[in-house]
Amino acid sequence: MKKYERAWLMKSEPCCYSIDDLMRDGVTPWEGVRNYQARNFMWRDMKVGDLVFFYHSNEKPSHIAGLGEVASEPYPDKTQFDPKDEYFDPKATKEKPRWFLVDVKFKEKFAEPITLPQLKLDPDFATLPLLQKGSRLSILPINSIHAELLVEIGRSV
DNA sequence: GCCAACGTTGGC
DNA sequence: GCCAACGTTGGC
Repeated sequence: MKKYERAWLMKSEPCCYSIDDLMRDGVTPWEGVRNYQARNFMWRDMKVGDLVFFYHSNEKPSHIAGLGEVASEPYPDKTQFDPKDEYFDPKATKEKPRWFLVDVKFKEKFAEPITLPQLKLDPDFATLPLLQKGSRLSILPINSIHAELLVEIGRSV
């Protein structure tokens, strides 16, 4: 059996929610995803226990900061129902929620983050979805080969 | 701060 | 259902 059958990369801006926040909280609902493709990954494809790479975007440089894991079945994102919330969606109702999320649990923080330029230099990651042109999706799948390599690199320092 | 690449919205 | 206009993401 493969070590990491399904793995995911989840982006967050450290200003808003960083891996240190996750380390402090232990578990967090991954709120605020308002993109259907990203939602579908959480809704249909993620399974409890899947490995999560925690990515800090808009950093200098951006980097993979550590690991988490999927910690719940999908359920409706409560922020879509709250008119005062920045993620409020007037078209969503409790009977017909639009946005689903999963909980993410903290696993570990890398001593040295894996940076974006570093990944670009490594031919092993040429096909990594994160590095493809125009890849703006906030949740991306990571195949088992890449997952194993990334864990190795992250822990090797 | 700029801007390319996307995604979404809404008029028709 | 098309497509222009607009908004957002995220690297640089």
